Amino acid sequence: MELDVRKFKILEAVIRNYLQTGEPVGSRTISKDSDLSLSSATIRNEMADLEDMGYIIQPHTSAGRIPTDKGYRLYVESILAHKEKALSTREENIKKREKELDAMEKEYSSKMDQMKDIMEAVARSLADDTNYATMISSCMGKCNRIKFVQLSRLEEQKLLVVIVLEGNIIRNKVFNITKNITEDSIARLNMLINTTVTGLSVDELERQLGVLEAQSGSQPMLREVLEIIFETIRNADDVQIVTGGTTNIFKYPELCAGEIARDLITTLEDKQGLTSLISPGVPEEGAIRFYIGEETPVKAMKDCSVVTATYELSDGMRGTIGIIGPKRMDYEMVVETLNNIRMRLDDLFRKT
Amino acid sequence: MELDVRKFKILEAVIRNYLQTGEPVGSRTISKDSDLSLSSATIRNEMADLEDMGYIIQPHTSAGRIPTDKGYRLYVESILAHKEKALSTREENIKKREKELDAMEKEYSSKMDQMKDIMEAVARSLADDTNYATMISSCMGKCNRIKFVQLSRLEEQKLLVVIVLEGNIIRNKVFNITKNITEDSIARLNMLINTTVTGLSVDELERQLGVLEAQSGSQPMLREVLEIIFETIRNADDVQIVTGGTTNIFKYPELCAGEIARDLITTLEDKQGLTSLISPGVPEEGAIRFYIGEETPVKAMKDCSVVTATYELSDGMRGTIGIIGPKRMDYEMVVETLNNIRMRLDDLFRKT
DNA sequence: ATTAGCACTCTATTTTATTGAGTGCTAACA
DNA sequence: TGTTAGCACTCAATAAAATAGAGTGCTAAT
Repeated sequence: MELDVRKFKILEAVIRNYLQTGEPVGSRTISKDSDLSLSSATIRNEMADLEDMGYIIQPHTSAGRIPTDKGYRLYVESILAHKEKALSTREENIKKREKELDAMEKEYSSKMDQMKDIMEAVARSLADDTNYATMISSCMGKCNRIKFVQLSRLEEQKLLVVIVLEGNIIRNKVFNITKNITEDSIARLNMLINTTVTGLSVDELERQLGVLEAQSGSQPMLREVLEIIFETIRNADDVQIVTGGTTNIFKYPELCAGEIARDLITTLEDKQGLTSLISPGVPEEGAIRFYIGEETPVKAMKDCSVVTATYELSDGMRGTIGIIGPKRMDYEMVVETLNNIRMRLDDLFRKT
Repeated sequence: MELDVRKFKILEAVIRNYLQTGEPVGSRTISKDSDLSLSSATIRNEMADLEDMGYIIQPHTSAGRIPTDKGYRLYVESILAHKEKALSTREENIKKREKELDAMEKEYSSKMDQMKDIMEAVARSLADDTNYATMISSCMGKCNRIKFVQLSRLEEQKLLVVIVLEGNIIRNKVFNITKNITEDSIARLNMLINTTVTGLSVDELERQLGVLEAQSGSQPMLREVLEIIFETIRNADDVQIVTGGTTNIFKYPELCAGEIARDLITTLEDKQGLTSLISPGVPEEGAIRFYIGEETPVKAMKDCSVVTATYELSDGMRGTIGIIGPKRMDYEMVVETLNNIRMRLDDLFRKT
């Protein structure tokens, strides 16, 4: 059978109506609400065809139709196709977002040491805007470079190591020393470290570790400090995931039924199961991905749609930002919001 | 009417039974399960009395009895009274916890810069152990003292300020400068700052701010740096609250009914509404508090019990750790666990 | 003071009836 | 040939009625 223009229009009408109401859509509704001026009987015939083709389905005989995953996908792809034209229709929306991000930027710079806090703030604000649950993965990529290291004495037996990575990610660590060490030694250590490790990535550092140790016979502390730096970078490279607005799930009755909400929220709180959503293969720039229903790699989300976008820092470091909502989510709005925030995030991280 | 020993024993039996089953307890059950060897009829008479006294209640005529808030409170207080005797009955439990905390300690020292991470780890582990939801407030007390400040150049136009507070709480901040500054000036600034602000609290710093500024005519940067330090301390003083195991709520059917779970989890995710649970007045050392049902200051928890304990750092800084569960929570276990973790937390923070 | 026995109450569960939205199909129509 | 009106049919959702059983309160006997 052929999916002609009229059929597509009807499908579109069904989906749009269902997005709003969440209730199965009947032929009469379409007949009245759409601008096709066709009787309900005709719509009925067409809908039967659409059902045969697998785009819509009846929850039971004598109910209206609801979109299938396949139907949603067609719809989503048509949106994406039409997107270029109407790219910035919602000016006021964008302005609003810019304001928010400006505010966020301020806060960001005021506690730059807490990368996680920023992620949480973004996740939260995004959730508030969209009314869906959100997740953000921290930037990963095993190519963090060391920018600066500072060693200071904190107490008689304690040293503080401050390590700054490319992108101004800062880590601290307090570290106990057994034998006494003079201020002078500390200064020399500082010098030595900064001349040798600055600009190195983990890989490079790992490779050079042997060499460095060999030439450090006179500096007994060096080995331990390097060990710490090493571990720190590895830690910074760990992918962290934060979530926001998980309780927005409760706003959608179809997700509250049975165990669904419970499983979803548990999964979101757990964060473990979300890794499959981030970095799925292709690093295509600016790619927005849709997982509709059963398409999702996370089984707790089989009744949801998930939309993810990638934000990118210099050097191939990238993170994922995702929105989790009911299948009948407002895809247009989500795509727009996501595009928007992604661009702004790129700026935010790159410029500092 | 008099609450004699027998009545109390029956009340205790009812409560214990209800804690386990969550179902109303009938007279026959008590008659069989308790060691009182009384017929169900006798128990019935006594239970009617207990109901008159307000310790138990029937959900409806012809149902068993369930404890009222008043009943729970009596029970909880009797537990507390008997606690001293049997303080460390559950050796194996304590040992397990010590192991866990040792592991945590390791992690703790490995990313000491992320106070929040530790809190989250503790909250989570506590939730896993108890099967209830947990919350921890960070340590507060407007008496953080500055221990050490380090200023370093990061880029041509960027300085890094590292501030270490009493208790080795570390904050970083990157800060843009407009005019160039020589390495020499930075070194002098470092010296000046460390000699003047070390050991000061916010209050003291605030008082001395004017004086310092007056004598800093020659150091144009000083003012900005001090401003940053100031703000940083204020920020560190902010009470943070983290929660863990919020989804444990789902394990108790009586909390899943209707909107209860929804409201609870929303409140826990929000963290805003939890402030009323922390630091409620009396700073009595080691106090464990019970909020049973309607007693709670958080309205979303009116169907829960909340147990809180205080952990203490040097200098009157203290935080709260709380457990949120159904009214029929295992109070004995919670008290024990809480006592245990509180002591260990005191150590954990004090020693570093 | 304790207990056995019985009538009574009230929830929870199952069963049955009722309603109404929406379909599929047929026959008439342009 | 495509469109439409009309009608019988299906099925979920709601309401109403019937049933079962757990547990009580009270009375009378021990």
